[in-house]
Amino acid sequence: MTRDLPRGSVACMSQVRTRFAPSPSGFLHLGGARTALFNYLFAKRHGGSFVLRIEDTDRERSSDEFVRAILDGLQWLGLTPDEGPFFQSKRQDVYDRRIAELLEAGAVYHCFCSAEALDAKRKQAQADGTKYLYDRTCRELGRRPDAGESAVLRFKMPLEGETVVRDLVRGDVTFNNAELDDLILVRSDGSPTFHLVVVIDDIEMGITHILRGEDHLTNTPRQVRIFEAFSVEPPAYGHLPLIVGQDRARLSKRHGATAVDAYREQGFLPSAVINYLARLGWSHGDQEIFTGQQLEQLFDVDSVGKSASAFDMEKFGWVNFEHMRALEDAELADAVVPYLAERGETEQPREYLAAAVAQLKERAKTLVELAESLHYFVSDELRFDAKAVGKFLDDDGRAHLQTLHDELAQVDPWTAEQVEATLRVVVEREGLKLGQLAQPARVALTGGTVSPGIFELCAVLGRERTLARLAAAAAGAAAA
RNA sequence: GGCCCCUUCGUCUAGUGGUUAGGACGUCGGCCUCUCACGCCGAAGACACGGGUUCGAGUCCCGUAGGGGUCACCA
Repeated sequence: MTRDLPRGSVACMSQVRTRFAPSPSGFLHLGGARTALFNYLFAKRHGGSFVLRIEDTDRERSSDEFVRAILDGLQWLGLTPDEGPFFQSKRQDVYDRRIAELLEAGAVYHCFCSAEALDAKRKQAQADGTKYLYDRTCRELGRRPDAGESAVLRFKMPLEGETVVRDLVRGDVTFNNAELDDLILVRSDGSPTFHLVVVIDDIEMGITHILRGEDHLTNTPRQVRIFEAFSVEPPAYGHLPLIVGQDRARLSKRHGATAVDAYREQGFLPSAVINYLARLGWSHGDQEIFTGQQLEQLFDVDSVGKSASAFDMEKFGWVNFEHMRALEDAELADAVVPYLAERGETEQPREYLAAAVAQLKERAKTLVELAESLHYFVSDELRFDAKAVGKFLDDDGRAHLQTLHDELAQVDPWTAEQVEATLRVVVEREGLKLGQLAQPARVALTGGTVSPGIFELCAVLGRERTLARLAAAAAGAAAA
């Protein structure tokens, strides 16, 4: 009805421009991050531009703190805008100009109804169980406010007919115009509202495609009409399914962390967050793991699903695991450094840390877990597990450790292979099973019963640490 | 409540009229093994329901149910 330009033929469009337009009234949460991601990917995929716009027209709720949090979050995720951030609070002159246009064209009218009166009508309708729509008492008044009189500007919505939203993910969605009421576009203090600034900025910034949450779907027919009032063809819209919690309710604080920053704290890699978010509502055959670069090449709006998807921490953890082990040891070592510092561990040579990380990376789902499991590699103050000590560092165990210590002291060069050969010799000679020697040694070296293979463990720890810990355990140091 | 959207294993999903309905996470069992992991092998597990259309429906149409979104001088 409103648009009959062919849409969807993305390739023909001269220049794709998408945008992410958060309002700084909260931190960057997963839903917002995914919206930003899809717009980013869509732009990259089509060689276009990704614009960042901060919608801070509501001065009451906006804060610099949230602006910074959103910017930080996007930066951490690597969703760098090609243009922006633009702040709507600094664009009043642009809006004033456009408001004048609307007035000129007779697309809006002054409304003198007080907020209190409207509120009362709304409550009344609610009490009667009927739908509330602004009753348009001022629509035909045709007068301007007198000096000192306050008024808002409302949009003249068509009274009949319908508006069709041609949605990239849902197809055509038809709305009855009688359901749309005359929106307030300019507040009595002269500031523009959401619907107006969105449309003006999307026009001014040349936005061609808008991917946003499904919660905006009912806003779209209204905005489409505003575009029409400006005689501008609206951009193509795609309404993304919402992310919900395990209980199918909208994702909220109840479902754990919401700000993306919380996932950084929990030890998730940004590439894993990107990967997981991309797969929530979008798919590419059977592929689960994607690099950012792959996503930029493969993302397409046709493969975006229609139904809400539930956030699943288990799978998210697995995705993070996959991304962690895809990293080079040295990269992973660098990534875990801040988490070690957080735990008060002392700094280690990068090479040593990389070797230790190589042993542990298939045993941790997050950087936090990795840092935790790194303890016995980076500290000599072992935390002994009493149960393990009791079980393996008994008289027999300690005696075996002393023997092992003495044999290991002869090993040269100090390699996993040499250590293994030595252990096997001792096992053979003493008539033990490997476990009878390896387990006490593991407790002596790590404080517990869980670790990488004993030979590799010794090799990475090095001769000095290994011998010292074995000697200490043999002497009964752990028992205390 | 009005309007709008959605509905394949517990979860993320593949599927575009003909498939033993595939994969992944998770779960369970086994193998590997010096512990824990990783890896490998295997198992259980889904088309919300009811009508059509069709030789044949997860796929198309209608309805029902369930879930969700939205109804501000917020965005």
